[in-house]
Amino acid sequence: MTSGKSSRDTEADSVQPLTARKPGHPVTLRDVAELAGVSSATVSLIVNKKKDARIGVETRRRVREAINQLGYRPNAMAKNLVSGTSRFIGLVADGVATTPFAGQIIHGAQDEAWKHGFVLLVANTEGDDAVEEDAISMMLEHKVRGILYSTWFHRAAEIPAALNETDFVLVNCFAPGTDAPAVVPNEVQGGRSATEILTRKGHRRIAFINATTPAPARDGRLQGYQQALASAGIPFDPHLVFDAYPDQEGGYAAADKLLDLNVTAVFCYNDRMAMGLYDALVRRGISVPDDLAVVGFDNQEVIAAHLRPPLSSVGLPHYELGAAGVRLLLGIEKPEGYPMVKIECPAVERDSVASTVPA
Amino acid sequence: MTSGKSSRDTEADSVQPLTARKPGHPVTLRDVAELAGVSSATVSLIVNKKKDARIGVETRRRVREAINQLGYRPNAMAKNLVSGTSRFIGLVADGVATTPFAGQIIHGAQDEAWKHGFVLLVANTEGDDAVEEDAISMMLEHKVRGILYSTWFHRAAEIPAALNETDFVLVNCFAPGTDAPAVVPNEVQGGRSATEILTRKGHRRIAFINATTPAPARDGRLQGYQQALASAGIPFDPHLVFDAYPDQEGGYAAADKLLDLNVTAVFCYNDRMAMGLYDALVRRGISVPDDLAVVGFDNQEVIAAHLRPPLSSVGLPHYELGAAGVRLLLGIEKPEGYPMVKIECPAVERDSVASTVPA
DNA sequence: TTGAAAGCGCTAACAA
DNA sequence: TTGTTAGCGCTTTCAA
Repeated sequence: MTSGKSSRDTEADSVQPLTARKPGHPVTLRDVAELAGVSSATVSLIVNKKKDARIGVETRRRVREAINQLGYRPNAMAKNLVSGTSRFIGLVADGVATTPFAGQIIHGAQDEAWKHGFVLLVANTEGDDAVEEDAISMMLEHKVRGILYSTWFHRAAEIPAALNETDFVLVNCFAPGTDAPAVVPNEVQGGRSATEILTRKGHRRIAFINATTPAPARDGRLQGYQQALASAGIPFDPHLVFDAYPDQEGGYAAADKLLDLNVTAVFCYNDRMAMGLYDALVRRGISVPDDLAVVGFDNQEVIAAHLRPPLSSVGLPHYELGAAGVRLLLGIEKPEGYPMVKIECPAVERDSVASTVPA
Repeated sequence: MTSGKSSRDTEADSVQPLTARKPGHPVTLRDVAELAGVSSATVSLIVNKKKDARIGVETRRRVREAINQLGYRPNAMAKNLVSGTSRFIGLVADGVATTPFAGQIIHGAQDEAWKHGFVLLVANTEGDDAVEEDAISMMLEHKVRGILYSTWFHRAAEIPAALNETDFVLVNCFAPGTDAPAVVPNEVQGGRSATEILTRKGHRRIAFINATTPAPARDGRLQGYQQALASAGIPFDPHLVFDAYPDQEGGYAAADKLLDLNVTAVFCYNDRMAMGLYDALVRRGISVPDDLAVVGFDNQEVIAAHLRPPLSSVGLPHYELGAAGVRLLLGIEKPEGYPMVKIECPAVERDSVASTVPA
């Protein structure tokens, strides 16, 4: 009735404030032990809820009380020192510079780590090798459980030497010619899913505006596009594929070339391109999806969900990338494809594709 | 020469690889000392580059060599345990859910912390109070130097009790009725700057589409709008201000109401609204900026920089918020307004405002 | 059921 | 110029 781990006063009128431990000396296990009149070992057992240790109910009560009165907090450093390991996972990122959504990698990693009792130590290298080395050193010195090495766009990467001193997983990147575990988006499936949104509705002349910039995404999505056509029995026509710079301006500028192709649908390399294309179409009085169906990529919420009409797209699974990275690192799962794990890019259908094919 | 606790052979032909310390026992200060034939204290002095300590040049050389051979890394836990403090700064965020750019708070905090030799411990609470409490506990147990408590949009917040056990700074939020240090965007100045982009070009009939959602941003930007009008000698006309839901749909729907107002310019509560408005204008054959000048807010790169024409906007200083939060926490600066520090929202002019006023 | 004591890897007096 | 020693706060045998 009296105690419990409750976070309120335990008895009497004025007890120690549980908060405000800021000033003075930090409360240690020994302080608690003294107050409770037991040894510090006993307190340790109680704090850590050791199942086997049989502690007298009265002792336990007194210790609990002392803990509350003193506002005791275990010192994680001391614990870690003893155990030789920490509950840290390091995440080094090469910069969140351009793309807003890559922060979701951090988010996913953090959530998953937390779920398993780990905390994220984050470092942003902004692509600077020296910073990167320092960051990894620092993590190593903190005896992290392992390191997630992530990039803001899907690409090949070199593994910094120091990474080999601990467990690590590459996230959103991969190291060709090595067997380093890596988690990357499944670009091929993504390209296929995007195209299938269109083939499923009966489209047969489907253009693909690819990026001018070389990247796994560029190759993968094209491959996926071809796969989708193939399985729909549509012959691949290279004339329907052309490149543009992967942003709004690129999409806008691509409109003329696209319209010459006489297609009923188009798959754009990304949402930004699609956004530019929309704009060009509106100015020409061409209606989406009635005159032309459009599918994007990235599923960038702020764009795709709010264009008029809302844009069908395929998402990059950044959150999942981070989360899966942590699971790989902790050895919780060894998914198909290990050490090269591909995460599905989910398709999201919106009104930019009608249920019927334009005439 | 023969033994050593090292986990590899010590002599023989093959020298120690400097990397790959993964397996076996970690190398300690003592291992280095033994190999170098000195005491661990000496090694400590050398590792920490103590200026005063005079170490023999030959000793120093031997120790250096031993360090390299063994691939020694100091154990941060042990260091921290001795010193009683860590080089951690905690950052608890209430979720990066909707807004992509709020991740910049983490980014800014991380960079600034790093600059001063600190590392960020991040936790995402997703608005869950229990998680929040756990997160703060965990940080306290790691003896963080202090905690940054941040929200993904500018708002009033309640201070979790446990925060009082350490130094803390509120970031992007504030606690009314307390003197808790807080760093927030200067919404009033932001609204003023946005409006001034227009008044400077000679616009005198300027509409303001505010948000329907109550928030410091809503009140502050309106106030800034009024200030800008006042200093341009333009009487405030309440008819020129109305509300809309702060997204693309809201902006799109606001077009008709706006056009009835017979204004030459409009300041939108945010870029998403402006994006929707653009769309509505294009469909009516109204040209930006020739028929109507438009200014947004948030300076959301992916939108503002790539609309057609590119949108003038005012940025939310998320990165700076995080960085300034760290500086406040570490006591590096005590800016004007402390404990309530307002960070400037920078105006970015683009082509959505012409150099001359529409007829 | 509880206590005593050793030690995790490092730093900081104080000696030598 | 360098070594010895005593902890930092905690966990963990091993005794009692």
